Amino acid sequence: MKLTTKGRFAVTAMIDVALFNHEGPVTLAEVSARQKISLSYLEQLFGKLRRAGLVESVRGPGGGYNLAKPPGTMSVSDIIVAVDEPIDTTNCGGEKNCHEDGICLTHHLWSSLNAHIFTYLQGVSLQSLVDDAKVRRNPSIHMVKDLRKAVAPASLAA
Amino acid sequence: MKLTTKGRFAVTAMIDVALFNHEGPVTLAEVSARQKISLSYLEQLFGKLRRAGLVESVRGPGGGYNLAKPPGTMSVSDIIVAVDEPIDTTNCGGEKNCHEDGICLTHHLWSSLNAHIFTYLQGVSLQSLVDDAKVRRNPSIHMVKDLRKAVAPASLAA
DNA sequence: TTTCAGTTGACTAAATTACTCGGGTTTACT
DNA sequence: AGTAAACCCGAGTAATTTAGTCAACTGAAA
Repeated sequence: MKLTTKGRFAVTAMIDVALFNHEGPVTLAEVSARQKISLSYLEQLFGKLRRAGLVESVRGPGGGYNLAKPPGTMSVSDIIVAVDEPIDTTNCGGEKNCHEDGICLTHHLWSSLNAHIFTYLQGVSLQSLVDDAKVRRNPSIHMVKDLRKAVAPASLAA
Repeated sequence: MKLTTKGRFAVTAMIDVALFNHEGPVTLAEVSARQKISLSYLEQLFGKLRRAGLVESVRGPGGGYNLAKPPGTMSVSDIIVAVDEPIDTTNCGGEKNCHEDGICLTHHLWSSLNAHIFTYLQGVSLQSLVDDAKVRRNPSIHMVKDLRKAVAPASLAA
């Protein structure tokens, strides 16, 4: 699980699509304008998101992207995994031969942390982020405190 | 909280010092040889660790580094913060003006994740890593499963 | 007074990230 | 048919960050 701005852009863009996907597909040009992300970069990201099965594309005029499944069934970890090819923080590539006598001193620590981060992001659904964004547009609704919400089993299988 | 190999090297080196600090200071040359980390790089890292109050230096022949306090009172987060100047994952530098209309869509998510990671690493003491390393040298002792151990209040104040 | 070992800061090389660019292809509309 | 909207794709590049080097210095011990 790598955490870069690429993953952050992808999550932001997915929220945008979810927010504006009520009728018809959302074009990248719109997302680009609203979220201030370069169009070419978005194309790159959405290519990966599509191949990962998170969005569906509609080509030609009037086309754009739709969410491929309900936002309640997609987690942040799904999105990040889709765009950021995985890196493992354990410094030894999952191999256990990272140090001459057995595994390196910190192997357990980093793989444990990795799992921890992944689990956390897996517990945050796209839906919960969308809800949060809507609340902020309409501050009369009270603030959501904890982002973690139930995620449908489908995304946990990923 | 940035997570790079620099922080990982620092944690590894600190474990090494803790392991060999029973009698007299540990030289960087030893650490370098045992952990296969370049001496010059270690010098850089230990400069920061010293300034952060995690180790003490003894100059001259027979010198080296000692832990500045008991390993049970130092957490992994202390070490990483000392060497990796903090970066925040929120993409807007803590400012809340990251997007034209209020704060960016994912601000809450990343700051929440940040806190989560930090808390986790704060709960892992250097002592627990040292114990883990000793166990691995003597496999007759049964494996430690969960790295999280109690950390003395001192490090929580940091 | 030599030598060991830490101290410092500037510098460089390698790797990664964050993009851009230029050309495709598909489809709707006229 | 022709045009234009939109996605599609891979190569290339600029910027940043990371990882590591180098050289000169300071203090302490033998």
